[in-house]
Amino acid sequence: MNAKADQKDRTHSTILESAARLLRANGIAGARVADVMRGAGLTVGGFYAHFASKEALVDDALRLTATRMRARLFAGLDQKPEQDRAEVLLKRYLSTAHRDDREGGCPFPAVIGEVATTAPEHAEVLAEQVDAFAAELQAVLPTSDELSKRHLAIGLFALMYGGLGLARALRGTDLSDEVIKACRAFGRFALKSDSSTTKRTP
Amino acid sequence: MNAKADQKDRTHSTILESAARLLRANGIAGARVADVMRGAGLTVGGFYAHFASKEALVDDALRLTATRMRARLFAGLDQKPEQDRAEVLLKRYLSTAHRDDREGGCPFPAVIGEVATTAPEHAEVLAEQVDAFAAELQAVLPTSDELSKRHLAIGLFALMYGGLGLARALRGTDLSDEVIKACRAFGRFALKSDSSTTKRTP
DNA sequence: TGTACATCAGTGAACGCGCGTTCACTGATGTAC
DNA sequence: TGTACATCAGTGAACGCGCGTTCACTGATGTAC
Repeated sequence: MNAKADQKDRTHSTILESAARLLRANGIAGARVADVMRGAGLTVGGFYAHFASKEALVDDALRLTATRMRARLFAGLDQKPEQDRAEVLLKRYLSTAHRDDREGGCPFPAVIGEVATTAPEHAEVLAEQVDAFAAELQAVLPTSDELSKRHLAIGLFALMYGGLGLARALRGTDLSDEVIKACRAFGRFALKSDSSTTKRTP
Repeated sequence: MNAKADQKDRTHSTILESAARLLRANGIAGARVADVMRGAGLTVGGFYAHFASKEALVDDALRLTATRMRARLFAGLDQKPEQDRAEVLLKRYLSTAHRDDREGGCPFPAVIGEVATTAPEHAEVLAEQVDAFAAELQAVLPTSDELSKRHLAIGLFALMYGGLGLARALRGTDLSDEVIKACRAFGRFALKSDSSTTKRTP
């Protein structure tokens, strides 16, 4: 029974990895079950031995890629001087390489629009992952004021995913590169301002 | 021939308005031709007497709503003091009312993700409309430095559409309201920083 | 130990449904004489 | 002026296709004696 179960676990992972790739590249609707299975070297019919539904698959894939992305993005960051951290994040996230690697990049730009319009059933998982991202970001930012730190973290997240998503949508046009640069600069402005003023009540 | 042609023009507009509503509420794939026609009080079959394809309809609807949104958002802005303008924009755009009115609001959050993933055929129109938005924004911002003004405009756009889209995707969760507030604050940070670091004309 | 049976991961075809698009038709409006 | 014909916006059913899901089947692996 062991070899069989192990094999099944491995297949499950393969399917999930395939889904993670297609989800990030093509969004929720664009990650079709038949394509996911083909990407895993399997045929459609076997899918439901591994996942209860496409919805469950998308939830799992979103959790997986968001978690991995966080790990990669924040890796080694606490060893850098506090003032440089946000700058490093901006550079890591808002790059043309990241823009061009949809399949291997951040899942949020591919997913947020769809959750807002046609896939509200994933709002819960999305909230959980955005919250985790913001918390990690918050923990790593300078500034003593906790409220403005929270605002900075969430605002920075919106700017980053928004900028990357926009640059991806505009790929092929002149604006695309400019969006990357501009959003980086904008992020720097915001962070500079905060660390110089600090005390603020909205 | 006149009454007939006039009637057709009116019908054409009705269809376009219906499409504009559904496009903003449900995105490109979610704005189905049959639903658009039903929303206009008509049946599916008549659609192709008015538009060459769904693609053409989406392009027209996107142009229409983006243009209108710009007009509404920037209305009367040049009569306010330079320093307040960005603040006013942030308040107008990043509000819970705007979040909750998908059908009547900004089309960008509903569309950008899809253009990036599954609908690159609309990239051209999108670029044209984003450019128009950024240009208008740029013209209205303070600061003498043209490069940072351009960066501010584009960055602010990414923050605004990104924040609104995120708040919409998270509607129903605690994070949604927080995203609105945080992105407003973040925008203020960025604008304050810029106007303090660049040389002000005394 | 070998032999007979049970399990179950994965196959491939089919199902039901919804989408964009097409098309024969209709009836009201417009034109010609 | 009225009458016969032409036009064409809009109808409603059908077409082809792709999607998520189901299901009878197969063959390799595991269990019982």
